[in-house]
Amino acid sequence: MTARPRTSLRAQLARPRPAPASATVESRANKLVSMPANKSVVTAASEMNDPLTDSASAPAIDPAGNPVAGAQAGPEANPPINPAAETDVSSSAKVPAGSVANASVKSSARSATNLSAQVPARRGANPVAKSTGPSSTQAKAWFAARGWKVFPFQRDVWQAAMAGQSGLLHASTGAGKTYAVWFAALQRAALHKRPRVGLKVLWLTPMRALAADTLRALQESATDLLPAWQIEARTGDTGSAQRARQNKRLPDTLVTTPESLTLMLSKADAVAQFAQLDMVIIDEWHELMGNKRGVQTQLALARLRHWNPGLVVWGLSATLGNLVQAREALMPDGVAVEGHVAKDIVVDTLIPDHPSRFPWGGHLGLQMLPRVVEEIERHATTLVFTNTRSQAELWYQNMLDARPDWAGLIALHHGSLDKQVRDWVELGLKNGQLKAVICTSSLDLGVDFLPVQRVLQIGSAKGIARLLQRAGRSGHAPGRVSRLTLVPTQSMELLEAAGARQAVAARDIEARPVPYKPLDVLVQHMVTIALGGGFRSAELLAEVRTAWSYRDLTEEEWQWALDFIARGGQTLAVYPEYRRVLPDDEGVYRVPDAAIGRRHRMGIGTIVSDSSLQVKYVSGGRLGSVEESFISRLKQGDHFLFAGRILEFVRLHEMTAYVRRATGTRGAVPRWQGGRMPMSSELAHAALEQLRLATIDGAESLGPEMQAIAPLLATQQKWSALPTPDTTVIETMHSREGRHLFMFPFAGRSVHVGLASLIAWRVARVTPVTFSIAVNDYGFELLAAQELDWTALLDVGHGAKAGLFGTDNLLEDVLASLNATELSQRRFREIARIAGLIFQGFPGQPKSARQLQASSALFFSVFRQHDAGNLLLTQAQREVLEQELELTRLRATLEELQARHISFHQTKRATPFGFALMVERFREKLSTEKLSDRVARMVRELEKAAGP
DNA sequence: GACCTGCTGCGGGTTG
Repeated sequence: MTARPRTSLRAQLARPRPAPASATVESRANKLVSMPANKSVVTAASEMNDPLTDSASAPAIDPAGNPVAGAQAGPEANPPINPAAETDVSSSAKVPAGSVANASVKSSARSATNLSAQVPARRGANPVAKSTGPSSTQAKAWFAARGWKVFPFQRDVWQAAMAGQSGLLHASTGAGKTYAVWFAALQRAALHKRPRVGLKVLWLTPMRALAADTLRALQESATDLLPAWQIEARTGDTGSAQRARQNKRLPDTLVTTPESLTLMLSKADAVAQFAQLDMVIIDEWHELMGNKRGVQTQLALARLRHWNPGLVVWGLSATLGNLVQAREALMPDGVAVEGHVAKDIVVDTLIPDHPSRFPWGGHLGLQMLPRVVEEIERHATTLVFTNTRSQAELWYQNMLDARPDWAGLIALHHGSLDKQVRDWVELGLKNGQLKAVICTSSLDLGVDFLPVQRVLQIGSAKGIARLLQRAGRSGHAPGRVSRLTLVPTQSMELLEAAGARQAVAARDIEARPVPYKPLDVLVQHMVTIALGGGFRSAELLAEVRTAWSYRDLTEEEWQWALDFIARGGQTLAVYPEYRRVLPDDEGVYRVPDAAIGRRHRMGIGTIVSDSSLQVKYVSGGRLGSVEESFISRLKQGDHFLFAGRILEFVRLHEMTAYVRRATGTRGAVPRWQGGRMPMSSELAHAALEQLRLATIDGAESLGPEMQAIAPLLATQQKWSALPTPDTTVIETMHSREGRHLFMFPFAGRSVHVGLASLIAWRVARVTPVTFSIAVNDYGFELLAAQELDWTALLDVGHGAKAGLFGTDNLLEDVLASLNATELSQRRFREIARIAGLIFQGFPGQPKSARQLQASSALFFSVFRQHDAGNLLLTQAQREVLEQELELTRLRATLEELQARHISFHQTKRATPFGFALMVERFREKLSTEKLSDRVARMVRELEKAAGP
C-alpha cells in the first residue's frame, strides 16, 4: 500500500479494520483480472455475504470483503449496504477507474448502519432525491421468489462493479448476464449520497426491440427493489412528449442505442445531462464490436469517460474468439468474467433419407421439406432459420403447399417485411401461438422467445458463432438445453455439418476483428462533438486516442480530418455546406450554422442501407420493402412472391411499388442484394479435418453425416482425391464448355474469389487467356476456352509453387486482377454517407438510389482527380481489401497452399466436389486483354497509400 | 443426374 486512497476523515473513522481489508480486495481483484473464471475467485467470493450469495450462514462481510463491525449472524441483521451511511463519494470522480482500495473504504463505511431503519423513510421521501440501492436480502429474495439460483459469476460481477471496476462478462445466451450487471447497477445506486437528479445508469443495446424488452425486464425488478428508480428507453421511436421530457432531464436509468446516445452527445447541454452518470452497460457487445457501430460506441464512451474518469463500464457478450480484444475495445483496464452456467448445446443433423440421391450442388434444399415438416409437426414451436430472404419466402410458400392446414399457424419473418407484420409474428412466438416461423438472421437476437422448442438451420450456418447464437434461441434460460438441427441442402453441407458439430464441441469460435481507424466515423464524431458543446483540437485528439480503434491515430490524420470538416478539404472548400465547423476566438470548434447542425443530426449513425421501395397494396396496407433494382426489372402485370403472397405488380409511384393479390402462377422471387457470408476459417478447418479422418479410417467410422456421404466421398476418392489439411486437390477436365480447372483450398468464398482472380491474372500474364470464374466456400473453378498446361504452370511435383501461389507483390496483383476501382467506388458510397458528404434527404422524402449513387460517384471521381491524398479514398481501398477480399486470410491461404502437397488429377467428368462448383451460377468474366492503365494507376495509388 | 443464394442493425422531423 504505497499510495493511500483519498478518503474523508469520517469514512476512515467509520472503517472497522482499514488497511488489511482493502489490501485483500485489491489482490482479489487482481486475480479477477489475470484469471477470469478462476476457481479461486469463485471460492473467495462464496465466502462472502454479498447480496447474491445464497448461503445464509456466511459471515457478515460487506460487498468489498471487509468484515462488518458488530456483525451478527445472518444477512437480515447485517445488510452490507446502507444507503444513508455517511460516505465520501465526492472523491470517487477524481480516482481512476479500478481503484479498488478507495471503493472498499467507502463501502465499509456504509455497512456501519442498519438498513431496516431506513426503509420507511425511503418510501415516503421524494423519490428522486433518495436514490438508494436494494439490500442483499431483497436482491436474494427477489431471485428466490422466481426459483432462480444465484451463480458465482453473478457475484463476481457484482463485487468487481461495487469496487468500481469495469469489465466484460461473457457467457452463452440465456445464462443470466442481464441480472448480474443490473443488480450491480442498482447496488451502486447506494453510493450516491447526495440527492441527485439525472442519469446514473446507461444501458446500450444494438436493437430497438431489445431496448423495449430490456426496459420491461429492468423495470420489473426495479419496481420491487428500488421503487423510486426511474427507468426509461430512448430510441428512434420514442414519442415526442417523452423525448421532450428527456431533453430536459434524463431518468435514473436510460436504455438506448449507440445512435441515440451519439445524438444526445450532439446536444449543447450534454455535459450536464451526463454529469451524474455512474455506470454504462453495453449489451450484446459482440454484435457491435466488429463494425462501425462499435467504433461509434467506443468514441461515445471516450467522451463519457472524459467527463467522468471513474465511470464503471460493463460489456455483455457472447463467447467469441478474441475476448481480450473485445474487452480492450471497451475499456482501458477491467476484468474479464466468464459466465459459469454449464450450458448444454446439442447440435445434430437431419440426414437425408436417401443420401446417395442427394444433390451434389444447389442451396435451396426443398428435398428436405417433408423431413422438416415432420420435425415441426412433432414439436410445439420451431424456428426455421434460412440464409436468405428469398429462401425464406420459398420455404414458407412450399410449406404451406405441403400443409395447407397450417395457414395461420406458421409465419414468415425477415428484414424486408413491414414492421407491423414482424411485430405480429414476434408476439405470436412469445405467446406460443405459432407452430413455426421461417426466418433469416432477423431473429438471431433480441426478444427471448421462451416457448421455442426447436431450432432448425437450413443450409450452411457459415460459422460456429452464428450456430451457437441460433442454438441459443431454444432453451433460453439458465440450465436448459439448447438444441439446433442442421438441415443440409446438398451433399457438401453434410461434410460441413460434421465439421460444425466437432467445432461446436470444441467451442472453436470465430474472432470478430475490431475496425481500425475508420476516418469516416471519426469525422462524423468530430462534428457531433462540435455540436455538443464544441472542442479544442488537442483535447479532443487526446480523448479520441483513448478509443481503442484510434489508439494509433497520427497527428497528420487528425489534422486532415479537422481540415476536412473545417474547410471541406482540398476540393470542397468553395462549398459553404462542407465548412461544417469553425474555431472561435478561443480555439473552440463549433458548428456555426443551425441548418448544418440539423442536417448532421439527421445523418448520425453508421448503418448505410441500400435504398429500397415500399411495397403497398393498391387498396392500402404496407407489406414491406424490396430493392429498386428488382422492381425495375418487372413489367406491369408481372407476378412475384413476397411476404408469403403472390403479388401482381401494378405501378411504381414516388418510391412505392403498388401491387395487388394475384392467384395461380408462381412469380419471380425478389433477390435482395445483400452481403456474402463466407464460411469461416474455423468451420472450414473443421470440415477439412473431417476429410483427413475419412482418409485414414474411412468415412464409415465417423459420425452420421460422414457415413451418409461415404459413397460420395468414395467416388471423389476414386476419380480424384480428398482434400485434407495437408493436401490440396486440383482437377482438370474437358467439357463442351471448355477446359476446367478445379481447386479446393477450403478457405471460404471471398478468399476463393481473390485466389481465383489472382491465379487467372498471373497465368494470363504469361499466356493471353480469358477465364470464367466460379467459386463456392470449398473451392473455385477456372474455365478457359483453350488448353493450358497446368502441370507446368503449377510446377507440380517440384515443390516450387511460389510462382502462382507466391505472396510477393500480392497487393498489387490482387488489385490488378480484380476491378478494384469499381469495388472501392461501391465502398466509398458508404464512407461518404457516414462522413456526412451525402445528405439522404428528409425523412419521408428519401432520395432515390440513383440520386445517391450519382452524388457519391461524383465525389469519388472528383477526389480521385483532384485530391488523390484524400484519406477517405484510402479507407475505401483498405476496406475492400480487408473486408471484401479478406487479404489477410488470402495471404495465409497462399502460404498454406505453398506448404501443402498437391494432388493433381485429370478427370473424365466432374467429380462430386467439382460438380458443386459447376452449378454455381456466379460467372465472372475476366478479360485480361483489356486490363489497362487504369489498373496500373490504382496500383500506384495504393502503393503510395500503403506506404513503405 | 444432379442448379431458383446472398443477412442484420438505427436515425432525423425541414424546406422548396
